[in-house]
Amino acid sequence: MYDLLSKSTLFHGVRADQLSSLLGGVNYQTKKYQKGEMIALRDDPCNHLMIVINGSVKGEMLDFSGKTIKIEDIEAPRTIASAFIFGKNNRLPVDIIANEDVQLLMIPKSSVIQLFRENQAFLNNYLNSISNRAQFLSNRLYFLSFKTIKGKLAQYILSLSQPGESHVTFPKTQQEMAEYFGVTRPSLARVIGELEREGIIHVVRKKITITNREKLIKLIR
Amino acid sequence: MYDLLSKSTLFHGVRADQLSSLLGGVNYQTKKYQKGEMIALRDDPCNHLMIVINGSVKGEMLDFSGKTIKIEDIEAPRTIASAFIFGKNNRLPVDIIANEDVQLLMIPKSSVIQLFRENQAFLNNYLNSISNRAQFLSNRLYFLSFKTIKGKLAQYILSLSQPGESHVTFPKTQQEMAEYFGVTRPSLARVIGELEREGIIHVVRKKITITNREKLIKLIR
DNA sequence: CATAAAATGTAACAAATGTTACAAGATGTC
DNA sequence: GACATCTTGTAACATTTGTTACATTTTATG
Repeated sequence: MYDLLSKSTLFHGVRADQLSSLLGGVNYQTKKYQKGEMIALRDDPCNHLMIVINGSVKGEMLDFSGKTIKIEDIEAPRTIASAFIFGKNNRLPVDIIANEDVQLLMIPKSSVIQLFRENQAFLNNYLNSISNRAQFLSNRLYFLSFKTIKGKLAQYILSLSQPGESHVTFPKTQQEMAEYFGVTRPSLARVIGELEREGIIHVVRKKITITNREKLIKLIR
Repeated sequence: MYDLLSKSTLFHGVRADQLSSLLGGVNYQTKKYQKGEMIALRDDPCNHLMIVINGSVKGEMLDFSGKTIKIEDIEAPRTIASAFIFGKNNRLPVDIIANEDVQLLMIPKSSVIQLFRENQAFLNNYLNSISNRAQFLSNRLYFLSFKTIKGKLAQYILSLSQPGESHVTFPKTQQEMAEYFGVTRPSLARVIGELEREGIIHVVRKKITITNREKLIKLIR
């Protein structure tokens, strides 16, 4: 277990043998859940740090109409909801369900705080983890603030392109890009076609050539 | 200064006299900026914790077309970008500009880490602060995931309403709600009117009565 | 109370996006 | 190479949202 944990984001830089003595000093449990079992409910107070040791879990949300929406998969050795142990409303935003037979390491909040004191790397990793999450979400919101598909596409292409380079390769399929943009696939394809007809880009499957960077930039607002 | 700081989120629970000796042990500077002055540039590495002691600053973003967009105002005694000192890409996502004559407390990252070790409340406050930020952003993204104005409005009204209570009061003007939804004001007004005509809600200015909760719930997806 | 400013209701029209369906091109597998 | 599957291109039409403009109501201010 320690070998695996020392590969996880939170214990990065802590050697397996250090880990054993570190964890020896605090309370923790490992728990097993079977495939499909409910691990935690949305709005449960989140008093434990939960690390997936093996297997994978998913976060699901119930909307008012009762439909479930999968939010994300979390695979070993990742951490569940590290941003929800602290904070004003320390409750899970999602239901957590086992995708398969899974083993979790659960460390109570008080022990997490103790680990912060005892191991600088752990504290640092933890801060990085929440900060990365906030940065990721912040980027995502910024991207979604572009209202039109053209605007999003222009921003997307420009953010992929190196300053002096007019060739860009889409790292996703159109379907994935459409999901990332929050639009439908045919709509995205149409807009790509429009940009091509307007002489702004040249497209061959995933290979893009920017033929008029100024016009592309103007599309952003 | 200490009086003011002990009222700030990050030093909540630390008495002014404690604060003086706490800060005495670490490096920090106070800096003054005049109205309109640029405090930090987007993509500057963020190596200092910055707390607004008096006055206010704004975060602005430059898009590719060079237009500036105001992101938010930060007033004393709040903290600037606490989620950007740590994390993979510890760079500011925005330009920081003084709204008026302003005084900032700047604590280098290494001293922040030292403060974590010396004062449990400060560490706790810091974790709460970045966790709150992540939770706020996460909520915002969830809300924006509702595609239509009707869906957003239904989600918004339902999230405001107490379980057994059919009366709700909008806490914002239509203009503010429209901005929060990311749509234009007339479009929002139109949708409110539609829901009323469909017999789902009854509206008198900011006072809403839910007359058909089931239909409202169905609108969400 | 008078007035200006802000907020709201509404309509006609334009623009953007979604929906659905189908064809054709790529890609992997046996 | 033949086949199934994934991916892309495209079109017609429906729906949603934005734009602009104006009238009306509410709220704030002197």
